[in-house]
Amino acid sequence: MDIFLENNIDQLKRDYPSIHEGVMTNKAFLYRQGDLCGNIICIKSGIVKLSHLTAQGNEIATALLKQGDITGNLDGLIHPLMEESAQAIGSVGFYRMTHDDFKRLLSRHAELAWHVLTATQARKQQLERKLRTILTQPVEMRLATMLLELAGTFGIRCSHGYALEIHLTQQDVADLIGASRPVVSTVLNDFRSRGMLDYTRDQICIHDAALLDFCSAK
Amino acid sequence: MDIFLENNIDQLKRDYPSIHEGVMTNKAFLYRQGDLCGNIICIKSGIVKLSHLTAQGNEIATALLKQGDITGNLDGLIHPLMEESAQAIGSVGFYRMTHDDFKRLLSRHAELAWHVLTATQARKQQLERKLRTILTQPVEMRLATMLLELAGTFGIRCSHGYALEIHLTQQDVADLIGASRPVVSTVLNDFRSRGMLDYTRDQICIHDAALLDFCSAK
DNA sequence: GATAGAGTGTTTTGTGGCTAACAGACAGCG
DNA sequence: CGCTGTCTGTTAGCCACAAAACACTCTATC
Repeated sequence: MDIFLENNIDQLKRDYPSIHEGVMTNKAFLYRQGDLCGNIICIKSGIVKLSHLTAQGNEIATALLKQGDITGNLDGLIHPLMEESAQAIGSVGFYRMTHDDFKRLLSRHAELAWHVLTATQARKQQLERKLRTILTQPVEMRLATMLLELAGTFGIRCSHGYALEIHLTQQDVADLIGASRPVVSTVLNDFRSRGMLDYTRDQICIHDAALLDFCSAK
Repeated sequence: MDIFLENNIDQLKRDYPSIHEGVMTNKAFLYRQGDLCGNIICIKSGIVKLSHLTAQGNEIATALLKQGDITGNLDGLIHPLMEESAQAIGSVGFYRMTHDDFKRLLSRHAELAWHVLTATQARKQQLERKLRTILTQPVEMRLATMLLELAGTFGIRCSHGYALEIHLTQQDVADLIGASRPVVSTVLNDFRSRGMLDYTRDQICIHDAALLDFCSAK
């Protein structure tokens, strides 16, 4: 998706005047929960956190988006209020366009439309898997799974395994797996003492082999 | 979607030879978890339960599909193994076609493709809401919410409120909200004694106003 | 109309993980 | 260099809920 935009951006900007490129700095919001947002956003670079704040004050992280992912309001004017916030983690480059232009764009590019459909479908399946692990697995296992997933998506090979190039606090991780921060803290320490990973205040390094062993052992 | 198929079925069958119509009886499986399934299925009538069986033997109901909903394998040959089972509740009529024909169909009908996309998106958002309630709400509240949702989708107006025209066992309901059967049983009794609903072995009747009050009160 | 099977109602017991609360560690800033 | 705010580590108490187990009530079927 991002590649398609990138390769044809000049032409597209002429045909779909609402297309804009933009940049957000760390922690800035692309949109907030409750906002009236009529735009579709495609991420060009960086990482975006989608999260929802409940009435009781709990934050739930829905997903971490990366290059090529799409978010924003697909429903047009039917449900214009966003149910979640999109916040930049680090610096983020993105494309933005109105819902209407997006619809027109897809109607003229069937391949692109299909690609968007399968991407949405993939996100849906990922959500289903998440739901399952939350309902059936204890926090320990959920954390291990999530870390492996993160390693796959955002990890870069380092001496011991994968280093994550996102800065996530323990609270962020807890929100991602639907657990409380204290529990994440203790489990993380436990994993560290078992040599399954290592971390400092601003980096997590995952020993993927050991973590995989742990997952399949249980 | 189903309407589109219905109105053009003769022509479509000529253009996309894999299209078939079929009927399933109660409890029959459209496909099973682990099956290799290369088809897209669109429901013509009736209700289909999507559910996943975990390694520990817990069943989790992902969704209840109704007329016009689509399921099956969108990913083609990349992930051909189904992650969930689709089981008919009552009698179900459906259309079936290969993944490839479906892709070709959408590429030629942009409006249809858009419609499928928004439907998928809607299902995703519904999943997200479900995730949230599971993480933040106690079983009691989840049950109330689910019943209201069911009333909206499958209810038919009756003397007291909405009668559900699906036969769901307590186990089914428990699977839908990610709870254990005994708890559902007691909560259901509790609701009944408070006059928020009534039910027999094979029917649930929802007093929607009372249930709504309960939800917003807490 | 006896018997099996599926579904329901209820209790008991055990525990995972949340809440709250606090103390240490580190970073940034005036 | 101390102060403030953010992040981490740990503990204690508590409770919603799962698991297991059993009796009871329908329905179906032969």
